Amino acid sequence: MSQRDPRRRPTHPGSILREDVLPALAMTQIEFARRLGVSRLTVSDLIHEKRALTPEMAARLGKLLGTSPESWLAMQAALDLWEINQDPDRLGGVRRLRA
Amino acid sequence: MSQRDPRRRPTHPGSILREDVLPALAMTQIEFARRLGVSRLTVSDLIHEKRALTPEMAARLGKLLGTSPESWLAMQAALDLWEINQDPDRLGGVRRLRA
DNA sequence: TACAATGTCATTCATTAGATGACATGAGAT
DNA sequence: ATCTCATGTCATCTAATGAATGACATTGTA
Repeated sequence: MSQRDPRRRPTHPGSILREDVLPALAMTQIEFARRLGVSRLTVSDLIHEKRALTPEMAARLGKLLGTSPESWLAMQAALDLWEINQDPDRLGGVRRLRA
Repeated sequence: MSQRDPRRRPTHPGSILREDVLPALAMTQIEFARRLGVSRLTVSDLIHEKRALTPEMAARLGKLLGTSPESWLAMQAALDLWEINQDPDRLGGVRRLRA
């Protein structure tokens, strides 16, 4: 099984929207946003990876597209964790408890 | 396979800390907080389920306990999604696209 | 050319994790 | 009984951030 390279930045969920979902739908961002019940800026920021995909957006996408909200959130979570681990100082001196 | 009852509120990750982790460690909240590098209020709020478990906390818990941060975040995600679906108005009129 | 979609920016608002400080309570140890 | 420490809780403050709205420039297409 090929695991992911932990040094590679996980794909932002917005990348999927940009590269797969929107093209497949052949739908404008404006229309997409309308169907999702959010502003077009929200969609635009997402597909340009300027925002995190929130649980609420995951739920909206799930409803609209029939996809699992969990998978969207899992992508976001992977990215969040990667970002955190990029900065070693961030977790300060948290050290593993001895078993 | 017994799937979870979608009507049952998913367990808050803080519940695991309260019922399993902290008792097993036999450690005070204060000490636990110190090791995590957060304030004791952060720990207290978490185990009383008054706060969401953030990606950063998941990373801290993962480092300290040697557990997977993803599993902590998955618990939180399940709870977030459940909360959202409790209120039907929340997602407004998002309707499934015809396939 | 005219219009629609898009990228982008500024502003504003609401929510929320987190820190700090304070105070009351309760359980143990002396 | 008293002292001490852990804990629950509350108030206040801050920083971050998702989201909305409005405006404007650009681009591509009918």
